[in-house]
Amino acid sequence: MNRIPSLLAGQLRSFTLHASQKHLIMAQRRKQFPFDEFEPEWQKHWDEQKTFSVPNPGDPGFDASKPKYYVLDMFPYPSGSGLHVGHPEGYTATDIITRYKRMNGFNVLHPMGWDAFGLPAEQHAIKTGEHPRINTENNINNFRRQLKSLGFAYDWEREVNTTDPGYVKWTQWIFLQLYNSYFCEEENKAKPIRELEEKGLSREEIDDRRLAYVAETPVNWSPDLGTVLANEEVEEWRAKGHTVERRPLRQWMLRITAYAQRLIDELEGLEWPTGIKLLQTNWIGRSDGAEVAFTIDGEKVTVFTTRPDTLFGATYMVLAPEHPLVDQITTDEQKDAVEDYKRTCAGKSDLERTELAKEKSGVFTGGYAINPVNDEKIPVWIADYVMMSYGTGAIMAVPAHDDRDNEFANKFEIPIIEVVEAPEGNEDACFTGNGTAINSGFLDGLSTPEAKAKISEWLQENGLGQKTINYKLRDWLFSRQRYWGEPFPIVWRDGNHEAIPESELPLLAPELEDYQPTGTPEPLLSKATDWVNLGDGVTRETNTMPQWGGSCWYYLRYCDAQNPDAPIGTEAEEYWMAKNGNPGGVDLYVGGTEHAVLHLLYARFWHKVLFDLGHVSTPEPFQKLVNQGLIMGEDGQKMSKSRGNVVNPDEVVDLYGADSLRLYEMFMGPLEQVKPWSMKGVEGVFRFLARVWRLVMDTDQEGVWELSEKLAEANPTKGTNKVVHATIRKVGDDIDSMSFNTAISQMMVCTNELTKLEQIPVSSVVTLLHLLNPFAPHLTEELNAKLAAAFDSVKNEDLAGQEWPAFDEACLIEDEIEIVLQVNGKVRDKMFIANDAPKEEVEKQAMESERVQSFIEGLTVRKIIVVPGRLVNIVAN
RNA sequence: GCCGACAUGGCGGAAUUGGUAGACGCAACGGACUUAAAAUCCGUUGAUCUUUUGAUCGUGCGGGUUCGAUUCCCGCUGUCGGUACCA
Repeated sequence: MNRIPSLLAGQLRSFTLHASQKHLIMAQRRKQFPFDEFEPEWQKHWDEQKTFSVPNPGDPGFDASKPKYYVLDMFPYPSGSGLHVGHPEGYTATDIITRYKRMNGFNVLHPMGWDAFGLPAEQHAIKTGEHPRINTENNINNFRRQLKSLGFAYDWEREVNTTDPGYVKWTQWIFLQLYNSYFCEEENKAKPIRELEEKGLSREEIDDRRLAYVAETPVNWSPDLGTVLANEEVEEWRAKGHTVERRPLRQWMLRITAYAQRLIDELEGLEWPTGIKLLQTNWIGRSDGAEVAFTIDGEKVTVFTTRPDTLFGATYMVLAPEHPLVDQITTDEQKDAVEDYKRTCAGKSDLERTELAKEKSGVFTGGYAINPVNDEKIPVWIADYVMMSYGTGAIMAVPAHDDRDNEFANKFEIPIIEVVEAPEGNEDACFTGNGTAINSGFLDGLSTPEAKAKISEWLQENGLGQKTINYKLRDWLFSRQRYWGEPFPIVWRDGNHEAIPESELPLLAPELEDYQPTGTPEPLLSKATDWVNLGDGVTRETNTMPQWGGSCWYYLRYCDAQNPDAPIGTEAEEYWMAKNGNPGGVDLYVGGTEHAVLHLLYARFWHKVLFDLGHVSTPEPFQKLVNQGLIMGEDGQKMSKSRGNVVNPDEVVDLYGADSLRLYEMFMGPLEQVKPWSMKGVEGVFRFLARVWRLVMDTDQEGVWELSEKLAEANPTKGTNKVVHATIRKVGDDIDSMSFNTAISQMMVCTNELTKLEQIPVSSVVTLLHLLNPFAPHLTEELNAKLAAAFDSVKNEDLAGQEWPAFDEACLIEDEIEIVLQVNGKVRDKMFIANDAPKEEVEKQAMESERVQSFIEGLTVRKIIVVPGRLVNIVAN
């Protein structure tokens, strides 16, 4: 028995509790307050009463007079290992906001769902031969149970599952919107493809402009995963040990590049962390430069450069090894070397090319190009540090002012000509910044920006080039060869693709006899020959969509989850996704940083297309974004099974209750910050909740809980009111700024004060319960119900439906305040003085302080600074 | 390499617009209650010096602005995250 404390500390850390030990601990916990009895009851109550269901406009019970607030969590992938403690971190934060906003008179939309397509379910199917739906559903049931055991205020009637036929239907429908649209450059928006048909464009011309199009491109193919991957995904799967290689394949692409500029510009009005905005901006990677035409054997070759001002310093040219001109310009003497080099490059993926980037490599083609500014003949090389997929696949190399060119020129002994003079004091071997043009003919003496402008003008006038903008962002590779994803609503007829009629949606994948990968890039669905072949040579598209498809628009579906006629009804969309003066529809979106680029960029892209086509009313999906920080293991390392430092939320709920888990995760530190788990910390907040419990409840001689005799329907004293009202103010402010940790510490202060009282005013306790309710809903509802049963002054109604307490400024004003007395900036004394004492009086009293006197003795007072209500600083020397 | 964030007691972390550094919690120590323990309650706890009153130092390091800097500016160091030949 007496080994309990060490047993607690030790066993909880490793999480291999024997049933008997757990029972022992449970017995101890129960003594403090019976969370295990009342928590499930309140969860059942909320479920049965549908406490947190919110009606849509037009539904019975909808209150149009209330403003809306849409709080969104990043929905989880329901993995087999269940909830991780990282999930409840963000989910508790949004839950607090939800409950708080409800109490402040908002209609709050706070839904949950499942991002349920995905590779693990398919791999399970490969192993067992069982349809992935079965495993997916089991996992979802487990996740739902876990979330409900934490008492989250979700509107479960709006639950969404991306694999439901009723959801797949609309994901496919949105794909068809993309398929049937093109990007109009003049109006900078998507428009229906019909317009192009009306203009009489040919089929090929139209297909070339669709937002969803087919292209034969080099893709990232993973043989062991049996699928291709988006550029953005490659790194992740490689890190997990899968091989990814480059090979050309016919694939569906989404024209996200058309939106590159809007995706940058329209970040502006969003309340997102600046880091995330920057990440997206960098990912899109706009760079402003110029295209310049060089000539090789009378043939024009265009290069892209951001530094046209250094044109006079170009001493060689580099083409990407895949550049179409390479064969043409290669001389006979160089042919073998060039062919050789091309072959080595072709075998490497983009990634390998960059990974092995330590040392520059390249081969001279034997050809020469003419520099248009000075008619100099410069050698043309091929090198893998130039990518065919960016810019024009050709560069002018200025080794004096570009690090890469510099390294290359040094290695191959190519001349280096300085054309920009660095500002004084700069000692860089290769100066890449802004300076003054030299050795540059008509540009000499100009600053870099001036030189850029002048040369651009000159190039334009002479028909040799123009200003150009390039983006790093590539079109989005949208097809996968998996089974467990949305099939494309597309058929092939005579080598052309066409959409299937909307009436045939959803198009569901047929059951397969086995889910083994084909071992080739041939998609898994091609095994279902009956399904694929529609007769008359018409066949179905056998690729499926990536997991991102479903997660790109789930926040819209929540608004109108059951709608059979549209992805989202107009009225529901206009209410929940309303502008309210902001570009984004969802008021608050909380989730991890891992989605900073991919999901958030893809979702913004889809949303913009839907906006352009008139299906949604805001240009942006998410107004405010908050990233919760990672929760590390107790050892400060990332939680992982192999390290054995994973904390299972179920265990914590078992031992300390849902409220303790919720409260602890919020008390750990600022939401956005990375922080380590501490089981002792959980015990700390657990003790706090026990103290709140004991404010209301006490045990009689038999150890049975009964209402505390200290409670009284008495008026709180001034001191009690002060702390209670200070707490009302701070908790409200802190929830608004999402500083949950400090809100909790203030409630701890308040509880400690109330605990000290001989007679505890019921009204003060009830106020505290209101404030604590969003954080610890079970305990507070339970205590409130007990108080309501005993005292007439306590409203017999769920706290969840009550109003947030208002604070009274008058309670916070004090007659006397403490003033700090400093001499030369050092605190020497403190004094109490009337709140409204005039400055002169404060100064006078400060000078009368004996301690102050002793420190200024023998010195001349130069200055006295009085900060009202805070301090007096006497400057003397 | 580049971009970003961060740096405060033994630990997690507080600190309005520059104004008492260390709130709240953990851990530790002491006390009350108890046959004993647990639980609970009360107290101490940044460092150094001092018998006490108290003094000096202290927010990664070095400088600056200021009556006053954890907060603002300049220059470093370290940690974490992202990204990588994008011309």
